[in-house]
Amino acid sequence: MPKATFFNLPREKQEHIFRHAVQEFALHPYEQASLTEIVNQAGIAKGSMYQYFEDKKDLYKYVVDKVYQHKRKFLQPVWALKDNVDFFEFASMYYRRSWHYARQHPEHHRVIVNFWDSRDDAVRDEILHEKQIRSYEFAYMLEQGFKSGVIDPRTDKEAAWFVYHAVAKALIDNFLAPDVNADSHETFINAVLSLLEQGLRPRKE
Amino acid sequence: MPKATFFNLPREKQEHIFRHAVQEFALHPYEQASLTEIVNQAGIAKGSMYQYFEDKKDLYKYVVDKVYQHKRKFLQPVWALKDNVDFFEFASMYYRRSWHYARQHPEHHRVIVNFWDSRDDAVRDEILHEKQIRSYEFAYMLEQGFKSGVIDPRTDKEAAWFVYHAVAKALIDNFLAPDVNADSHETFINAVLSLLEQGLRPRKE
DNA sequence: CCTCCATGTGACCGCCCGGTCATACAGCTT
DNA sequence: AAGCTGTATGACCGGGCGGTCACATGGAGG
Repeated sequence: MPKATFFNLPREKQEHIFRHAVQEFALHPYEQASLTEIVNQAGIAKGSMYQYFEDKKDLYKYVVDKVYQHKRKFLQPVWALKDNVDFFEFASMYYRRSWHYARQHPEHHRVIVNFWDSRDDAVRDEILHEKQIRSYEFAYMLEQGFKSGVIDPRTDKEAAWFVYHAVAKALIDNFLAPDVNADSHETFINAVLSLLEQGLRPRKE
Repeated sequence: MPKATFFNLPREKQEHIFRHAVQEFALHPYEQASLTEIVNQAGIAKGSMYQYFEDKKDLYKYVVDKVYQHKRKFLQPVWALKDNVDFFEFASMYYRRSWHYARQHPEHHRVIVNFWDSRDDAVRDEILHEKQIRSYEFAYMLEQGFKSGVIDPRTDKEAAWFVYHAVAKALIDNFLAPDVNADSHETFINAVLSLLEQGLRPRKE
């Protein structure tokens, strides 16, 4: 947690520091991100940074936390509809909204992607925490799908979770790939989700 | 490419160096792997390393190349059957065999995983190259699936490629996770592939 | 005007990194 | 014995890193 000094700062200065930290953690994963670079870009002394935060990890956790709060808020409208739509509609809305987030806030998006790819031991604990949250969220939607009958009851739940998680991560990693065509990307997301819904094997109906 | 000096070395010494390089690149991604650590562990002078290789990247490329050759050889029996089995059987055999590779050669496996997660610009070119190879291989199998009718002709090919690639990466990343139960993992792999084959939505048949 | 305390500073520390180079050595040729 | 060639060595270099610390600054309270 940041020190009291940081929260005493004018909001403007807090945000100034936050913005430059986001820039660096968007560009590099935690281990390769440079504190020196952040303070240079932000135009403050390195010593000041250590008046605000315990150490590099403290700053990093603060940044990741804030970015995740921001993204959750952005996805709120989708969650609000969770009881009015079926599993497949929900998934489609969820990923399309995530895609809009990535487009509108590419640096925040990159911070999150870097966070998930991190190998640092201390950071991995936080990742497991986030993974569990996702897991609960997804398990809830999946349960609704089973109850309402839109999902085949014979489905292996663990496998379903695994596949959706894998595809979600790949979709999200791919959002800012240089060859992604912005206009048609929603169509692509829907094609991917439709494949998961229908399967590859032809249906007799 | 390694310098001539390296290939003049007795095979035993070449392999000694290779083994310790694999260890380090299995433990850390390229950027964080330490040449100093490799030479210390291998018990040779740092200067010697630069008699054998141009620089760190040269060594890394050599290691990744050799590891990939090794894995390809291991997967050869699966490829040999590619015209005798359908797409779904092939996928199942392919991933189960990859799983065996990861169990038998965990360090080689980790080198490959680290390679795919690398962010270094120069390394990314090599990744794109490997990605294309995979892409061609997979496209071939997919085409066979379409021709023989086991895959729904309405399937979006790009989406199919994307999903299989995503799931493959997640499976492979997961092979050495601490909570993977070795005995039942083949069952799990099949459950995942079956989900891709059948889809989540119930079938009327 | 002086004190006090929160805030701000940047030179500096020890560490590790990839990479270099002058030098030594061993074996073969003459 | 001398010369040559390919191999081996580790002290050393410049640079970047996270983190520290003695000191400067400036506004509030007496």
